[in-house]
Amino acid sequence: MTKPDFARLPGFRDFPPEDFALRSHIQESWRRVARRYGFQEYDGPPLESLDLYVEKSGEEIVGQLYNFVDKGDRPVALRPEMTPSLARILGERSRGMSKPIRWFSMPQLFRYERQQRGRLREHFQWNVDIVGEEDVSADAEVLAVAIDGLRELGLGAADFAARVSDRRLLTALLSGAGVDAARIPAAFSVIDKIERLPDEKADELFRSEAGLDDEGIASVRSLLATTEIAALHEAFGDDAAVGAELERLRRYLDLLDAMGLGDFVTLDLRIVRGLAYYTGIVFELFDRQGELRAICGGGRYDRLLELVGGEPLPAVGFGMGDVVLGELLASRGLVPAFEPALDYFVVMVSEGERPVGLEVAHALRDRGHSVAYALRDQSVGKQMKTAARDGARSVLVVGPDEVERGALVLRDMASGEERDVPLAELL
RNA sequence: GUGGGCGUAGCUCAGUUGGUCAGAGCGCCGGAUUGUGGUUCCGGAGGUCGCCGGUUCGAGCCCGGUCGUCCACCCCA
Repeated sequence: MTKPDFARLPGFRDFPPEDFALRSHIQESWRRVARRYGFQEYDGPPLESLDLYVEKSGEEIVGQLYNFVDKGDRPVALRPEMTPSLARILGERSRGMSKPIRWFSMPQLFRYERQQRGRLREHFQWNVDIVGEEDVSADAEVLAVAIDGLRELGLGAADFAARVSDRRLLTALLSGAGVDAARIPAAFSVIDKIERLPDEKADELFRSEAGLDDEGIASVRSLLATTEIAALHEAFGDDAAVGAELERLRRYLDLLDAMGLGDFVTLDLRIVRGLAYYTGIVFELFDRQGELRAICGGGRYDRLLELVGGEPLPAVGFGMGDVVLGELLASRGLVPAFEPALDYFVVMVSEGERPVGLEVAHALRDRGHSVAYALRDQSVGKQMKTAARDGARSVLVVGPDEVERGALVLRDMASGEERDVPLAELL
């Protein structure tokens, strides 16, 4: 076994080529889709000031941060999410930028947690944000990017769906059900956990944390079970505040329908998202079979930029991690096979031909072809074996005979056919 | 942070009630084939059986601890 001293840190991954291939497949798909929607790529430092996370996400997150004090006595942390960095970066420069700002990034994020399936101490996360637009069309645009990111990888409406909700709507509904304004956050917290709690336990929390009576609990439970805007309208639309929020959410869903993405979206008021900074529409993407953790989560965070000291700007975005997504792709057979590939492998019959072989190899490389050859004197059979193993599409053989007649033998590895190619054509 | 299942070659695993138990397949390297591949055959390298300690005449096998890993809880980007 490996010496413990040199073992990989728990929760961190190595990416040998066969694993790097999947990471690259995912990231290239993300990048294509983001650009298709007109987003520009950015990045920030992996290490940030600890305060950036404490002040914005709350003290409780510190327990899960990879943080330490650096040699300059600064409390620092490896970034656990990208949004605070984005807010900081835009805080410094958004005033001079035209809005809305459409930015995306694929940072490696870190969190000090016990690892288990779908959850490591680092992962790559696709972050897509629109800053400076408060209209729901921005919310719809962002969710469309997330959905298309998964479609780009071969996943369809049978594989995953978005569950969407709106904190403003939920706030209005909860107020209508008798929850005090001060206890709304506590009620959100209970709702966030409701799928993992037994009914009695949840009811108890609704009473103790949110101050609901039996009637209020029944009312909240009924609205959480509702998945149609129309039904909510019928049941709670008399409340003017609720009505206005419903109208906005209806428009959001209509916009996604217009894009042809309606099959991917379901209303689910149980989605509130854990982070404190969300202010409006929130959503999560789940696999339909419910075997995995959420693939993606996001929503509107209209106050964050000013909280970090920037220009007050509305914003909406999401984060999608590569770990759970990789598992979903694997379970659906959507991980592309890893196959090495080379355009050419140059076989040198003896050391005497190495100079010519190198000249040809380099000329081909200059023209953009991938070319490899044996790095030491080996039998032709051995070199052919290596060429086949490395996925060479063609082999160029150069030996004394070829040098003599000024032409190399070009072998097509798939068909086995061989023909002469004049040396002059290769250089 | 809590509880539980696992931990034997690079990989997947076999190892009977503790006494040739350190093995197989695949992979890797070399050869058969000193100018031609993916097959086949032959050979080789590679493991202090995660680590430390204990019980025993003797432990891969039993016990304790520890580390790693997986699962559940907690928490959630």
